[in-house]
Amino acid sequence: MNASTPHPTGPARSEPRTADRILDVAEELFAERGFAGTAVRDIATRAGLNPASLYNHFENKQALYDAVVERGVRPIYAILDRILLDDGGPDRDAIAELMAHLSAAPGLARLIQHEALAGGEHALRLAGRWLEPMYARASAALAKSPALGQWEPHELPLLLMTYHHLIFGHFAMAGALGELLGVDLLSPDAVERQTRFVEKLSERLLGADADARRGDSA
Amino acid sequence: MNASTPHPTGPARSEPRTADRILDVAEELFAERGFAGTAVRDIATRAGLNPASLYNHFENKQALYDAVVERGVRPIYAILDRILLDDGGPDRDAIAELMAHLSAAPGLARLIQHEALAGGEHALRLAGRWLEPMYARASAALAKSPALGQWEPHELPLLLMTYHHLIFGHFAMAGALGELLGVDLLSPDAVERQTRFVEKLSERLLGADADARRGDSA
Amino acid sequence: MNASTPHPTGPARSEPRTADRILDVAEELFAERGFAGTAVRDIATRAGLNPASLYNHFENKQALYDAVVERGVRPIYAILDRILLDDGGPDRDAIAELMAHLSAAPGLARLIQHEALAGGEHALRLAGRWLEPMYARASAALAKSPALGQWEPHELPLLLMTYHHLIFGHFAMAGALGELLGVDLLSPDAVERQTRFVEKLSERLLGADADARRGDSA
Amino acid sequence: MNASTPHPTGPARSEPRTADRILDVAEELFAERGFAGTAVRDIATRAGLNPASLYNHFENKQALYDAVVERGVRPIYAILDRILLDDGGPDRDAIAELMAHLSAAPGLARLIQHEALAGGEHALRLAGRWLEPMYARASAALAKSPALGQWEPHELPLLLMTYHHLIFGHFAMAGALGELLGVDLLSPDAVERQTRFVEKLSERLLGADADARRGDSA
DNA sequence: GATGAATGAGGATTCATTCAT
DNA sequence: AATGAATGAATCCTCATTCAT
Repeated sequence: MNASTPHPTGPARSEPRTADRILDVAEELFAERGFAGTAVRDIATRAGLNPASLYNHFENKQALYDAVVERGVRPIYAILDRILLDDGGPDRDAIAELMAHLSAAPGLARLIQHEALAGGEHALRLAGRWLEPMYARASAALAKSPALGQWEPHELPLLLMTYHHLIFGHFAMAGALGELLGVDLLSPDAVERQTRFVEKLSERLLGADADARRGDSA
Repeated sequence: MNASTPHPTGPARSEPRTADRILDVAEELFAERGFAGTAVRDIATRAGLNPASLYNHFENKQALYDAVVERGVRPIYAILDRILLDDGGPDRDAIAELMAHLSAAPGLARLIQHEALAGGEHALRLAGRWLEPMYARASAALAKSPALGQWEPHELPLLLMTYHHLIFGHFAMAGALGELLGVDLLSPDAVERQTRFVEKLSERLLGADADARRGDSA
Repeated sequence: MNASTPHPTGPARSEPRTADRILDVAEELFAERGFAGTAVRDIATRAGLNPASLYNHFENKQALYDAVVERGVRPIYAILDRILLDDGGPDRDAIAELMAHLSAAPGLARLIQHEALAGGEHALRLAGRWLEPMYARASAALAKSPALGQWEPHELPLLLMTYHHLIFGHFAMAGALGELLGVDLLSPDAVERQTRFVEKLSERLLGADADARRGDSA
Repeated sequence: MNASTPHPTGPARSEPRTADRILDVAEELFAERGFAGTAVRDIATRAGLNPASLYNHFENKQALYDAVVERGVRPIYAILDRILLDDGGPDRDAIAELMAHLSAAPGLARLIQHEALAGGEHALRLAGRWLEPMYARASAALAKSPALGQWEPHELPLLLMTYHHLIFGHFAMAGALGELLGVDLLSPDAVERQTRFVEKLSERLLGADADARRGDSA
């Protein structure tokens, strides 16, 4: 998917940009089949390479996987960082921007969910490595919300996770759930709708007048 | 050979019930490592068996996996069915009951998320096989909500998915996110909190007075 | 095939005659797939048994195989023995009788050819065990032929082998060659033809006037 | 991955030519033990390879087997083709040439007999694949024989099969029958004898004066 | 950078066989 | 005599990786 534009920016001319091609294919396959379910050989073949050649670009399968996640996760950090710089800026833009990014990198959300899903010490370490910076930033951004007072401290993690689930979950499961519901959840329209939905929900959770309603529910 | 009916009749005595032991172990490992990442040998060994013996109870790895999911998913259908029988009964109980079930079957939510995450035609078919009955029931249950009028038709799938994400996502990612947030998300306390959180959110989305607030947000 | 008449002689009544059923199935499968290619489980299943039960009747796979060959080969010995008792009796009947027997025991010829085909010490010993008595008798029968004088001593083995090839080969390869030639080589008609053909050839090799022609060809 | 063209161009140098070495060993073992009875591991080991390496040259066991048969069968086609080009040329040379070829390729005849022996749909298809071209050619060659008139049409297949049995059968069973008869049937002497024997028999079946004798025997 | 060939480790599964029931 | 369950050994094959070219 992403692979059709192997040299989006920069002066790189006719160079094959093999590494990027590999990353594109790997993102797609890792997202679809998970780490264990993806064969290095398949990645190489789809990238038009001999498996051995792949090792000229990445030290091993794990390093390739890391590179894929890293490449996909970095822009997310950037987005969240930008929110933090705005003073009291509107979350709304952040959500939309994040969803736009995930919409453009179809495998990324799946990859992250795969990571978060995996247990075991090894996986936990990996999850911490990429999710931690994300959560730190998201947590800081959330802390700036004016209407946060209505939530008790122990509810804050749950709020954070809610965003995680609704945003990453949407894209990660777009394939299966979309077919189930008869909708193409990755279409611009559907993404737009989900964006507005999350924003609406966000308002009801953190919005100004939400404050007034506090206490009824507990 | 055939293992789908390992103990056709007779009430389970005190026997070890090898097939069930295998299912337990398999649920745990599949949940943790996914289908591809789980070695049949590991399942067998942890169940105290020679790998070959496992094939006396299940035809192959895939059949074992299916049996695990099937076993875990059936009670969920039952819970949702019970809601449908209540006339206008409170969803609140349904959510609590569902979360209690998932809390007791530690691997199940992860398994389902693995399923939903996987792409490819094969996986989609499997996802449809188990998620479809769940969504059909959930959809019917949702349709009985009195305050549904405030949502447009195309938003209903998003509502459904929201529940999916918040409920299954919570348990599925409890390991990784819990460590990240410094909370044991599977502790009774945490489950209780998440239950109340989802209920609260449910109220704000579908609750009576939520109706009155409609229009402000759009 | 042979299994349709499980109690040909003797007072055995409604007894299942399991051992015979096993032998019938085994003959069929061993003939079709050879020793190594045949799974004990398949034999048992086709005989309506659990593989374990088979071991109540035969000590192991090899013993079963031996029993199959033994059962099939014994009548052949008998036929050849009968020829030896006749003084100067016509080979013609022997050939016809032998071919009739093989025609009725469809797997036997294949089995014997499998045996003869297999190399290795193990197989050679087996081949010797069953083929040797056959060849001893056939050799003795051949020695009684009046027109044998036209063949030199070292050609006698070749004559023997010729009969072997033409008789056993015919039935053993009836499947493949028959399909190739568009003929059902096992049909009564075809067997009749091959019988006459072998007899004709036999005449030209051993017949009375063949004697007169000796010398031209050498 | 693809191994059907392991050395597309270039004249074979002094390289060990792994693929050929594998083919040699495989021919030997398949001939001796049949397809099912031969372990890939044994082939690899005898060829001085790790079993996994074998898969760099042949896609799987069946493909290797096919390659072995193909390699051995091609020259036979060539021999038969050459006969067809000669106008009325002497079969005698054909028989001698064929027997010389089989004498040099020790496993080939056994392999072909294994093929012809195997039943089942799968095997029949394979048998057709290799035997059919052979029989087509042999049939055409036979049709050129001047003294064919003495045989009725339905006897022609039997004539063909006679050659098959006497030629391939001889080499295929040289091991077992040779030991039985106390002769080394593969020795140059023995092959020479069998060649002359088949030629003599061929004369008596198709020779000029055989024509004169027609009628007596029917 | 690319590749064909090689490999040790491990993958799922089948096999013949045993044994308690 | 029959069977379900168990097992060690062996099956074919795939995997990630290396290395000489």
